[in-house]
Amino acid sequence: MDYKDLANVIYPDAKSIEYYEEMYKPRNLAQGAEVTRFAPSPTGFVHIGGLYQCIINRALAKQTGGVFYLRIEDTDQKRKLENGVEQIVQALAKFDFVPDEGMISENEGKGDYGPYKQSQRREIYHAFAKYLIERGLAYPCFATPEEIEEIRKKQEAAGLRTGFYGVWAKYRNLPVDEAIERIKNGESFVIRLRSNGREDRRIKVKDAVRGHIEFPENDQDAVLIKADGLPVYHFAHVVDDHLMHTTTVVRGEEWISSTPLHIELFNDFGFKVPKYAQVPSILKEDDGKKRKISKRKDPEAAVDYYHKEGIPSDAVCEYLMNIINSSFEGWRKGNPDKKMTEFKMELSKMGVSGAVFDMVKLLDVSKNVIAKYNAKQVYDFAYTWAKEYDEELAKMLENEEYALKVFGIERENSKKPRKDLSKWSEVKNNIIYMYEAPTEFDFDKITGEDAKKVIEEYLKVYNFDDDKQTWFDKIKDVAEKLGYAREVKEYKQNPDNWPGHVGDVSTVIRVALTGRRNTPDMYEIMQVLGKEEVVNRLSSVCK
RNA sequence: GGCCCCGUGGUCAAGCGGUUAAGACAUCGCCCUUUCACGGCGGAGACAUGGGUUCGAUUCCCGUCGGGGUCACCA
Repeated sequence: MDYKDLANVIYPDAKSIEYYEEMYKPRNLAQGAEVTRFAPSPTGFVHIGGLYQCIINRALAKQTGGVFYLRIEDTDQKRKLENGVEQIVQALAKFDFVPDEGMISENEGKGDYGPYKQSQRREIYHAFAKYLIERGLAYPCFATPEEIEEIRKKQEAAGLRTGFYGVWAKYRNLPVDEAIERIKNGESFVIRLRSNGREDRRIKVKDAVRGHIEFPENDQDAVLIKADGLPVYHFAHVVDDHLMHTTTVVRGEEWISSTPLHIELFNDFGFKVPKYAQVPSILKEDDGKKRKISKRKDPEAAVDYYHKEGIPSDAVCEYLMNIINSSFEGWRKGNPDKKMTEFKMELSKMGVSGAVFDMVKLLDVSKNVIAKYNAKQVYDFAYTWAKEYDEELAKMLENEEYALKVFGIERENSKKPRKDLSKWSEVKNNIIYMYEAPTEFDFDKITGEDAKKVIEEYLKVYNFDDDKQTWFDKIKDVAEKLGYAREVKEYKQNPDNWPGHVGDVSTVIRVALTGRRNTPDMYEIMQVLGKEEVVNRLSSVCK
């Protein structure tokens, strides 16, 4: 009885790995084309850090004419959520991420390297595990949780490293005959790596973000296949990324410490080790300290949060790109109209220490993104958002023709568009006075009867058809007639000569019209409101 | 605790042996403007720390401190 017999007892029906090598031939891509992937668990939740990785993945693939695919890592039943894949696909789609290949819905995959759901790749993993067992590079381990606990305790008491390695790897040298017998008796077991690594030897790992990192070799007999027959992450990573021909593995920095294991596995199979880009996490400032942004504590950890808040997807992605390569900011300034995907991202220019997520900066980016939209785009985005999250706003926006005029104020005919909107959830408050006449008035400097007098006088001269210059001259006339300074400048030179100036007069009209002291250009507002509405609003103040 | 990563203004960050140590956001002031949002100009604000190496260290080396990750039949 030898390893081959053992392998056959464990996986009698497994195919040879050559079978799969034949089936998943190298991709027919140009030199230098990168194959990348996003590989979440089907929890239905996309973390902001996941989006961040997607941006990197997609940039890499796009820039090189490669492929970006979506693989689902569902080898842990506890992490599964009903419809989890679907939700991830949808969440990504909202950010304009449609992978070239991989899962496209809960159960559908697209591409020649599937299945793209790990739970459906069981026999593939078994074939590869069998290969290792045959060669004595892996073995069945029958340790019970109690046994493992006991080993750990002994190690701790002796001040040693914990884990299954060297002499502590209890079933590593179990005679093949005995192992076979135990298996035939139906004993539960896992498959462990028979590590040839040595802790006193060093291994150099190349990381595209950090450069070279040195570790002791892996000497742990890590679990490869769990008792339920499904692989553990480390094993699935090696098998899948090899078979799917991933060229660069973009993953979180929490994986750095397990790369020696992964490299050992790739070497055991004789496979080429992919490039690793282990990227820093996104942090959150909490109580003066920085910590990883957390799914449980921080709503902004979920990518859906931004959608709900009405922050444009483009803005979120651009903000994230700023963190990935800070040179993006300068590029964007020089190329305001290009698509973000035209920017050449470089892994080597990426920061290595995690960035604190800055909502204020995001909103600034967003403000600039929205400023580039025309009225129709703003309308479409706002309306779409409103239909999902703000019924009242949605109702307001039903009349598209009018809404377009409202959003066109200081935008459509202006080469310096307004920048007073950073998310769709601000729209309602931003334009409400264009839909409802104000009921409260705070005129600031000129009040009471004086204010009424201003309105009365203005009403006498107001003409909807005036051009802007004439329109403003008339306000100046009113100011002068009522004893206010015609020009702000002359008022400022001798403030004691007048009770106020044309700006104060304008404020009265503005407040009467909108209920606010701060608004966009008043001439445009009045043009959009229309003659009748303007007169109505103004005269109602005089009553 | 072992192993590993990281440490430039409040935040994101350029820098890669010699710089007045960029820029963006935030902040403050001024200007522009009938108000605001913009825009323009300017101010304040940083190389964690101690040793080396060097003619010279933010930059290279070591220690210290601080932060983070990882040590699962979770990913």
